[in-house]
Amino acid sequence: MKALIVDDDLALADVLSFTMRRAGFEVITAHDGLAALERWREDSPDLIVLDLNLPKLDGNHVCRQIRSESDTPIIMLTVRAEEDDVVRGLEQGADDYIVKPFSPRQLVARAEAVLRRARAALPRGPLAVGEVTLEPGRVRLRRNGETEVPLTRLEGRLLEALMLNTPQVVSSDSLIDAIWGPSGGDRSMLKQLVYRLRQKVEPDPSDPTHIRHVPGAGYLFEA
Amino acid sequence: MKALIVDDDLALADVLSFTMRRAGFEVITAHDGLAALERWREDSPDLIVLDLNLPKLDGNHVCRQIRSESDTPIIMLTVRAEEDDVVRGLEQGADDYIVKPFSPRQLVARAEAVLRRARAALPRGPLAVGEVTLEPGRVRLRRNGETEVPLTRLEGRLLEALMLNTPQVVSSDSLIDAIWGPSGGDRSMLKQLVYRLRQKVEPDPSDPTHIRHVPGAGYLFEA
DNA sequence: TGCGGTTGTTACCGGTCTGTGACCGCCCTT
DNA sequence: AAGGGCGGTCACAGACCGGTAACAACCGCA
Repeated sequence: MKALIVDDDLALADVLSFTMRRAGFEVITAHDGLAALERWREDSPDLIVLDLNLPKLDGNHVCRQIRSESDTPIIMLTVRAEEDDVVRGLEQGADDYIVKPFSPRQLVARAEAVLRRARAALPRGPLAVGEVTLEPGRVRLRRNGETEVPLTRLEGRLLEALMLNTPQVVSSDSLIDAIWGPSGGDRSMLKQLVYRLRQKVEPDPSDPTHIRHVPGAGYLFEA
Repeated sequence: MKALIVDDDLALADVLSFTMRRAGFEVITAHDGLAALERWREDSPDLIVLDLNLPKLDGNHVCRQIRSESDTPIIMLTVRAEEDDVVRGLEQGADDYIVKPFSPRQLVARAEAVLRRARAALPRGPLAVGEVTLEPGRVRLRRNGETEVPLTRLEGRLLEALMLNTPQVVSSDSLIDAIWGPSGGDRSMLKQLVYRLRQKVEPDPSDPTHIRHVPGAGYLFEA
């Protein structure tokens, strides 16, 4: 399990590294935002501990950037307990946050919790079923010729959830959970999202062949 | 849907009960840890709302105990936003937590989300008995040749309830509970539903062989 | 600040599902 | 033999659901 620790306070970064290594993690460090992105791209860690205040590139920005390309779990570190920071952090896709000062035990506990949650989530990588190939952020469609369509974050999650279970029916509830997380979405949101995804993926959106509805059960993906 | 509410603050417990009843739950309450475990064992609720601070037996302890024996969804209530509490709670297997004070709407929303997750987690694979195979949203019938008939939500639940208990008789009341939930259906609705299901599943609906009626007892499914 | 893209909300339409009431016939009791 | 309870059958209307669409809210970015 590889963890990337990003903090410009060298002393603190050392403490964190030590703590995480003791907990069995392999640790990489970075001390500014740009380096963080670089390390992330090169070493593809399983978990990122990210300070909010960073030179060169702000923690929020780093978080957004990473989140736009992957779901690597991120734990934010913040000095202030300002509600606003926390809320914004979580909105940007951080999986958890810790307010300084904090105990090593707490960091480890959170790291493990976040990883547990992430593991429950879905494996990554290109996912091909029939003429449809899902890659992070877009689909490739092979019918006569080859098209590439960009997908939004939610559309991607929906398609992934469906393709991973093909050709089984996935219940609306499971889908809602997979896309918006617990206490997140509702049926009308799902309905709308399905509609939008079909517009992009179906040869004839008004007569869907890939994303089929099974009354009383849910949706399924078919080649 | 039965909810167990555990809080030693009687006034708050009342408010919670009222809220949950309004949302359609049947509510049981307990005011200390020991009583909570007892109520849980006897009434087997579908959901538990558990305060952290309890007399006699601490909320954490109750949570661990329950988790070691079952997967009943648990929502923790905590006064402080203390991170430690939350982390420990989740580590012990709570499914969600709410920090007091909170709005009734929020409690209901989380309760429903947690239940949805629990329901989605159940393995709902194909269920085969004799020449009849039940899949999400449809039945497959193997008599000379193979037919596939779509089922509605309620029809599916009825058939599932019957097939899961084959070849035992299931009482009308249990069926009503399984299909409409408590405080849901009545006999005439069940009667009607049986009729509709037979139309789809029986070779000769006017002389049922699979879905049989046992006077004074209920229905049973036979191959 | 305004822009474009993404997401949530609401409304509407058409089809299906389902609750309801009515009627029939059977069986059991009286 | 009459009557009542129960299950089976049927028709119907309102509820519900999914697909479609337009709009509002929001966010990151220029």
